[in-house]
Amino acid sequence: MAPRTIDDAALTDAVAKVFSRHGYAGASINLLSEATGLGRASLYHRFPGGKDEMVDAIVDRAHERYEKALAPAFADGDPLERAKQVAKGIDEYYDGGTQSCLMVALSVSDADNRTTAGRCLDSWADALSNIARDAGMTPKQADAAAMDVVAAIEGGMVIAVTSGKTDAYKRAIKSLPKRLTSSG
Amino acid sequence: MAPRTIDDAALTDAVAKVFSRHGYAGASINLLSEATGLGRASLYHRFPGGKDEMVDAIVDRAHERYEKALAPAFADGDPLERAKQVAKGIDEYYDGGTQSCLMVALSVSDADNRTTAGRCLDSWADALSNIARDAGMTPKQADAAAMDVVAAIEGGMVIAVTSGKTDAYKRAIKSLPKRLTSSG
DNA sequence: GTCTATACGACGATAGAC
DNA sequence: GTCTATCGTCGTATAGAC
Repeated sequence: MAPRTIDDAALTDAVAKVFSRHGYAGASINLLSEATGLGRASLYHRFPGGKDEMVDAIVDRAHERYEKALAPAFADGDPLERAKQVAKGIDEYYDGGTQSCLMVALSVSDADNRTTAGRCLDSWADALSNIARDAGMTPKQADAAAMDVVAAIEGGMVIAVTSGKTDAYKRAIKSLPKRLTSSG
Repeated sequence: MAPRTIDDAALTDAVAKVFSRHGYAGASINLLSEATGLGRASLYHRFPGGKDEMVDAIVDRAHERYEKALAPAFADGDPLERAKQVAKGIDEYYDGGTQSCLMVALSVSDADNRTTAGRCLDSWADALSNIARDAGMTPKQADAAAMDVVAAIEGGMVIAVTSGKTDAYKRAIKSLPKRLTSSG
């Protein structure tokens, strides 16, 4: 009857923002209701499984976007150019470091959510490592460089969220191509 | 009458561990009671202000430890040597990256806790920047290098908590002296 | 599909006995 | 100083009207 006042994508994004900022425990149904414009009961209609199902939907959507942003990592062509494309995609996904990171938020939660975040960060690092290997690094070097880049970006976002300074995040994004393509 | 079953320092540390792992909202009085071995009411006797006062005590103690670990940054002597001492102190504080970071946990919370964490990370970066300036960097370079080091360590801990891999954290600690003392 | 109303448990916090 | 018992609130989740 009543028209769907907010489509699935926008709903999931709005929910994701609340979880990212307040964490799993801090994301109360009231907050989610305010953020989405939906009544509490309507939220349960869209996510019958409650908060757990919301997290599943959020993570699925995040994974989808990660894959899109990281696609150049598995393409052919110049590693440096692919790294630049990936950096651009990641920066767009994180909106210039102004958003809280969902993975960080899930890391401050129970074991299930932590391992979920771990898998996301792992697949992210895997993609970056692929570029680094194509650039001539040994698998070991590539994995290390990729993980360090992920850490720099995640840490940059922690700083951005707490102090408002996005410098570290921006430098992490900007230095990504060089760090993945130059050994040492 | 009844002897104090847990002293202030141990109590604050136990409480800090719960807040670090579960975040502010996730740190329920029940969890804190289990972790400390104190009844719920006893917790309120020790922290009459409830969870807010616990966070204050935790942050105070963290600040105290930070200052101790960062003291070499403001001492005299060879910058590289001081950087190594600081790296050792930070690594000991974070127990080799096996612990969740309180600052990350506070970053996934309300505005007050976020800014508190921001101030801690800022003063940390300030101390590291002092070493970098002594090593010959311009203030701007030094601030950037220091903030990047903080980001690398914080990000390394996020990865460690989510995936169990402490490599990135360990590399961040190990590379700290070099990153603060060599321009580039 | 969204709403109002409500059940019910968990949570933060307090009172008072020991 | 710690405990048991309890209050009020807020949380998640559901039922039923529209």
